[in-house]
Amino acid sequence: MSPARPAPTGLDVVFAALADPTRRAVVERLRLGPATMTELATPLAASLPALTKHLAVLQQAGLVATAKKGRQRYCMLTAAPLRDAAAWLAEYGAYWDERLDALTAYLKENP
Amino acid sequence: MSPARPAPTGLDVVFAALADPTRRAVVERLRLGPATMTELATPLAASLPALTKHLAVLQQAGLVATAKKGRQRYCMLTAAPLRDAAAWLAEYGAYWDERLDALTAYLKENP
DNA sequence: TTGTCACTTCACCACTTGGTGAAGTATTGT
DNA sequence: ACAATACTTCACCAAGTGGTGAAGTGACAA
Repeated sequence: MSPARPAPTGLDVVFAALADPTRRAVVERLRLGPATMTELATPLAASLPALTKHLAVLQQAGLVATAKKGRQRYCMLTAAPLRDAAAWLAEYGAYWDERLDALTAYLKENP
Repeated sequence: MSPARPAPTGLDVVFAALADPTRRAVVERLRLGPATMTELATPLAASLPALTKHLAVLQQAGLVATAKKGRQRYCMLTAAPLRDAAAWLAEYGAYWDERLDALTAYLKENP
Protein backbone atom coordinates (compact mmCIF):
# COMPACT_ATOMS: atom_id res chain seq x y z
CA MET A 1 0.00 0.00 0.00
CA SER A 2 1.12 3.54 -0.62
CA PRO A 3 2.42 5.47 2.43
CA ALA A 4 -0.88 7.38 2.83
CA ARG A 5 0.21 10.96 3.43
CA PRO A 6 -2.27 13.18 5.25
CA ALA A 7 -4.56 15.33 3.13
CA PRO A 8 -3.13 18.81 2.55
CA THR A 9 -4.46 21.43 4.95
CA GLY A 10 -5.16 25.08 4.19
CA LEU A 11 -1.72 26.17 5.29
CA ASP A 12 -0.16 23.52 3.06
CA VAL A 13 -1.73 24.83 -0.12
CA VAL A 14 -1.30 28.50 0.81
CA PHE A 15 2.42 28.15 1.50
CA ALA A 16 2.86 25.93 -1.56
CA ALA A 17 1.08 28.52 -3.70
CA LEU A 18 3.36 31.27 -2.38
CA ALA A 19 6.51 29.23 -2.96
CA ASP A 20 6.48 30.04 -6.68
CA PRO A 21 7.85 33.46 -7.72
CA THR A 22 5.47 33.73 -10.67
CA ARG A 23 2.51 33.20 -8.38
CA ARG A 24 3.79 35.70 -5.84
CA ALA A 25 4.19 38.17 -8.70
CA VAL A 26 0.57 37.54 -9.67
CA VAL A 27 -0.54 38.23 -6.12
CA GLU A 28 1.52 41.41 -6.02
CA ARG A 29 0.10 42.59 -9.30
CA LEU A 30 -3.41 41.82 -8.10
CA ARG A 31 -2.93 44.10 -5.15
CA LEU A 32 -3.19 47.02 -7.59
CA GLY A 33 -6.64 45.83 -8.63
CA PRO A 34 -8.32 43.17 -10.79
CA ALA A 35 -6.70 42.02 -14.04
CA THR A 36 -7.45 39.69 -16.93
CA MET A 37 -5.32 36.68 -17.76
CA THR A 38 -3.39 38.42 -20.54
CA GLU A 39 -2.88 41.48 -18.41
CA LEU A 40 -1.29 39.21 -15.85
CA ALA A 41 0.66 37.09 -18.32
CA THR A 42 2.23 39.84 -20.42
CA PRO A 43 4.42 41.64 -17.85
CA LEU A 44 5.48 38.31 -16.35
CA ALA A 45 6.49 36.89 -19.72
CA ALA A 46 4.38 33.85 -18.90
CA SER A 47 2.44 31.84 -21.46
CA LEU A 48 -1.32 31.64 -21.12
CA PRO A 49 -1.38 27.87 -20.53
CA ALA A 50 1.21 28.29 -17.78
CA LEU A 51 -0.72 31.15 -16.22
CA THR A 52 -3.94 29.16 -16.33
CA LYS A 53 -2.27 26.50 -14.21
CA HIS A 54 -0.87 29.04 -11.75
CA LEU A 55 -4.26 30.66 -11.43
CA ALA A 56 -5.81 27.29 -10.63
CA VAL A 57 -3.29 26.81 -7.83
CA LEU A 58 -3.98 30.27 -6.41
CA GLN A 59 -7.70 29.70 -6.65
CA GLN A 60 -7.36 26.30 -4.96
CA ALA A 61 -5.54 28.03 -2.14
CA GLY A 62 -8.36 30.55 -1.91
CA LEU A 63 -6.05 33.45 -2.66
CA VAL A 64 -7.78 34.70 -5.80
CA ALA A 65 -11.32 34.73 -7.11
CA THR A 66 -12.22 35.03 -10.78
CA ALA A 67 -15.24 36.12 -12.75
CA LYS A 68 -15.82 35.59 -16.46
CA LYS A 69 -17.00 38.68 -18.29
CA GLY A 70 -17.53 38.04 -21.96
CA ARG A 71 -14.47 36.27 -23.25
CA GLN A 72 -12.23 37.71 -20.56
CA ARG A 73 -11.56 36.40 -17.08
CA TYR A 74 -11.10 38.90 -14.32
CA CYS A 75 -8.95 37.87 -11.38
CA MET A 76 -8.91 39.56 -7.99
CA LEU A 77 -7.30 39.03 -4.60
CA THR A 78 -9.17 37.35 -1.78
CA ALA A 79 -6.44 37.69 0.79
CA ALA A 80 -8.19 35.95 3.69
CA PRO A 81 -6.01 32.78 3.69
CA LEU A 82 -2.94 34.99 3.74
CA ARG A 83 -4.04 36.08 7.16
CA ASP A 84 -3.98 32.50 8.41
CA ALA A 85 -0.47 32.10 7.08
CA ALA A 86 0.54 35.44 8.54
CA ALA A 87 -0.92 34.40 11.89
CA TRP A 88 1.12 31.19 11.85
CA LEU A 89 4.28 33.13 11.10
CA ALA A 90 3.48 35.86 13.61
CA GLU A 91 4.07 33.46 16.48
CA TYR A 92 7.61 32.94 15.29
CA GLY A 93 8.12 36.62 14.89
CA ALA A 94 7.33 36.85 18.59
CA TYR A 95 9.69 33.95 19.34
CA TRP A 96 12.45 35.61 17.39
CA ASP A 97 11.86 38.92 19.15
CA GLU A 98 12.24 37.17 22.49
CA ARG A 99 15.51 35.63 21.38
CA LEU A 100 16.77 38.96 20.10
CA ASP A 101 15.82 40.59 23.37
CA ALA A 102 17.63 37.86 25.27
CA LEU A 103 20.68 38.35 23.07
CA THR A 104 20.78 42.12 23.48
CA ALA A 105 20.26 41.73 27.22
CA TYR A 106 23.13 39.26 27.33
CA LEU A 107 25.37 41.58 25.33
CA LYS A 108 24.49 44.43 27.63
CA GLU A 109 25.75 42.51 30.63
CA ASN A 110 28.74 40.96 28.83
CA PRO A 111 30.25 43.73 26.73
CA MET B 1 17.95 23.79 -23.83
CA SER B 2 15.72 23.53 -20.79
CA PRO B 3 13.40 26.49 -20.08
CA ALA B 4 15.86 28.02 -17.58
CA ARG B 5 13.71 28.86 -14.59
CA PRO B 6 15.03 31.64 -12.37
CA ALA B 7 17.14 30.62 -9.39
CA PRO B 8 15.01 30.23 -6.24
CA THR B 9 15.08 33.26 -3.95
CA GLY B 10 14.98 33.26 -0.17
CA LEU B 11 11.21 33.57 -0.07
CA ASP B 12 10.89 30.66 -2.50
CA VAL B 13 12.72 28.21 -0.30
CA VAL B 14 11.18 29.50 2.92
CA PHE B 15 7.62 29.16 1.68
CA ALA B 16 8.42 25.81 0.07
CA ALA B 17 9.88 24.59 3.36
CA LEU B 18 6.76 25.65 5.24
CA ALA B 19 4.42 24.01 2.72
CA ASP B 20 5.05 20.58 4.26
CA PRO B 21 3.12 19.72 7.44
CA THR B 22 5.93 17.54 8.78
CA ARG B 23 8.36 20.41 8.44
CA ARG B 24 5.97 22.85 10.08
CA ALA B 25 5.60 20.37 12.92
CA VAL B 26 9.38 20.28 13.28
CA VAL B 27 9.48 24.06 13.46
CA GLU B 28 6.72 24.06 16.06
CA ARG B 29 8.48 21.45 18.13
CA LEU B 30 11.72 23.40 17.90
CA ARG B 31 10.05 26.41 19.41
CA LEU B 32 10.09 24.55 22.73
CA GLY B 33 13.86 24.28 22.52
CA PRO B 34 16.59 22.28 20.74
CA ALA B 35 16.08 18.61 19.95
CA THR B 36 17.98 15.70 18.47
CA MET B 37 16.92 13.94 15.28
CA THR B 38 15.26 11.03 17.08
CA GLU B 39 13.54 13.38 19.49
CA LEU B 40 12.06 15.10 16.47
CA ALA B 41 11.29 11.94 14.52
CA THR B 42 9.57 9.90 17.23
CA PRO B 43 6.49 12.06 17.99
CA LEU B 44 6.01 12.76 14.27
CA ALA B 45 6.14 9.06 13.38
CA ALA B 46 8.72 9.95 10.75
CA SER B 47 11.61 7.71 9.74
CA LEU B 48 15.13 8.98 10.29
CA PRO B 49 16.01 9.04 6.59
CA ALA B 50 12.87 11.06 5.89
CA LEU B 51 13.64 13.45 8.72
CA THR B 52 17.22 13.89 7.52
CA LYS B 53 15.83 15.12 4.20
CA HIS B 54 13.33 17.44 5.85
CA LEU B 55 16.06 18.86 8.05
CA ALA B 56 18.19 19.54 4.99
CA VAL B 57 15.32 21.52 3.44
CA LEU B 58 14.79 23.54 6.61
CA GLN B 59 18.51 24.18 6.91
CA GLN B 60 18.69 25.23 3.25
CA ALA B 61 15.92 27.71 3.95
CA GLY B 62 17.90 29.03 6.90
CA LEU B 63 15.15 28.11 9.35
CA VAL B 64 17.13 25.63 11.42
CA ALA B 65 20.73 25.38 12.56
CA THR B 66 22.32 22.15 13.76
CA ALA B 67 25.32 21.22 15.86
CA LYS B 68 26.78 17.74 16.20
CA LYS B 69 27.52 16.73 19.77
CA GLY B 70 29.00 13.29 19.94
CA ARG B 71 26.82 11.02 17.87
CA GLN B 72 23.78 13.21 18.29
CA ARG B 73 22.73 16.17 16.19
CA TYR B 74 21.06 19.03 17.97
CA CYS B 75 18.66 21.14 15.92
CA MET B 76 17.45 24.60 16.85
CA LEU B 77 15.34 27.34 15.34
CA THR B 78 16.91 30.29 13.60
CA ALA B 79 13.71 32.08 12.82
CA ALA B 80 15.16 35.06 10.95
CA PRO B 81 13.89 34.05 7.47
CA LEU B 82 10.43 33.62 8.94
CA ARG B 83 10.47 37.33 9.54
CA ASP B 84 11.02 38.00 5.85
CA ALA B 85 8.11 35.76 4.99
CA ALA B 86 6.00 37.36 7.69
CA ALA B 87 6.92 40.80 6.35
CA TRP B 88 5.83 39.79 2.84
CA LEU B 89 2.52 38.53 4.19
CA ALA B 90 2.04 41.51 6.47
CA GLU B 91 1.50 43.77 3.47
CA TYR B 92 -1.46 41.69 2.45
CA GLY B 93 -2.78 41.68 5.93
CA ALA B 94 -2.84 45.46 5.62
CA TYR B 95 -4.47 45.19 2.21
CA TRP B 96 -7.11 42.91 3.58
CA ASP B 97 -7.74 45.22 6.53
CA GLU B 98 -8.27 48.12 4.14
CA ARG B 99 -10.78 46.10 2.17
CA LEU B 100 -12.58 45.07 5.33
CA ASP B 101 -12.65 48.68 6.50
CA ALA B 102 -14.01 49.76 3.13
CA LEU B 103 -16.65 47.05 3.35
CA THR B 104 -17.75 47.96 6.88
CA ALA B 105 -17.81 51.64 5.93
CA TYR B 106 -19.95 50.79 2.93
CA LEU B 107 -22.32 48.71 5.04
CA LYS B 108 -22.56 51.54 7.53
CA GLU B 109 -23.79 53.93 4.88
CA ASN B 110 -25.97 51.37 3.09
CA PRO B 111 -27.67 49.41 5.84
C1' DT C 1 -20.43 34.25 -41.99
C1' DT C 2 -16.02 34.46 -41.29
C1' DG C 3 -12.37 35.66 -38.64
C1' DT C 4 -10.15 37.01 -34.61
C1' DC C 5 -9.54 37.30 -29.72
C1' DA C 6 -9.17 35.45 -25.04
C1' DC C 7 -8.62 32.05 -23.13
C1' DT C 8 -8.83 26.62 -21.95
C1' DT C 9 -7.75 21.87 -22.51
C1' DC C 10 -4.86 18.17 -24.01
C1' DA C 11 -0.90 15.23 -24.40
C1' DC C 12 3.45 15.21 -23.29
C1' DC C 13 8.12 16.25 -21.17
C1' DA C 14 12.03 17.00 -17.73
C1' DC C 15 12.65 17.61 -13.14
C1' DT C 16 11.63 17.61 -8.23
C1' DT C 17 9.65 15.70 -3.94
C1' DG C 18 8.76 12.71 -0.26
C1' DG C 19 9.05 8.42 0.83
C1' DT C 20 11.27 3.60 1.31
C1' DG C 21 14.71 -0.35 2.80
C1' DA C 22 19.38 -1.58 3.11
C1' DA C 23 23.99 -0.55 3.89
C1' DG C 24 27.58 2.52 5.88
C1' DT C 25 29.90 5.56 9.60
C1' DA C 26 31.13 7.42 13.76
C1' DT C 27 30.57 7.51 18.67
C1' DT C 28 29.61 5.43 22.98
C1' DG C 29 28.71 1.78 26.55
C1' DT C 30 29.96 -3.06 28.41
C1' DA D 1 37.21 -5.99 21.61
C1' DC D 2 32.50 -6.00 20.66
C1' DA D 3 27.99 -4.44 20.26
C1' DA D 4 24.65 -1.02 20.46
C1' DT D 5 23.29 3.79 19.37
C1' DA D 6 22.47 7.75 16.40
C1' DC D 7 22.40 8.99 12.70
C1' DT D 8 23.75 9.38 7.25
C1' DT D 9 24.03 7.90 2.59
C1' DC D 10 22.56 5.17 -1.26
C1' DA D 11 19.65 3.47 -4.89
C1' DC D 12 15.29 3.48 -6.03
C1' DC D 13 10.22 4.53 -6.67
C1' DA D 14 5.51 6.81 -7.29
C1' DA D 15 3.48 11.05 -7.55
C1' DG D 16 3.53 15.85 -8.33
C1' DT D 17 5.12 20.33 -10.62
C1' DG D 18 5.96 23.65 -14.15
C1' DG D 19 6.59 24.06 -18.55
C1' DT D 20 5.63 23.33 -23.69
C1' DG D 21 3.08 23.30 -28.51
C1' DA D 22 -1.09 22.23 -30.71
C1' DA D 23 -5.84 21.89 -30.88
C1' DG D 24 -10.46 23.31 -29.05
C1' DT D 25 -14.20 26.66 -27.31
C1' DG D 26 -17.03 30.45 -26.88
C1' DA D 27 -17.70 35.61 -27.36
C1' DC D 28 -17.19 39.54 -30.15
C1' DA D 29 -16.13 42.33 -34.59
C1' DA D 30 -16.10 43.16 -39.64
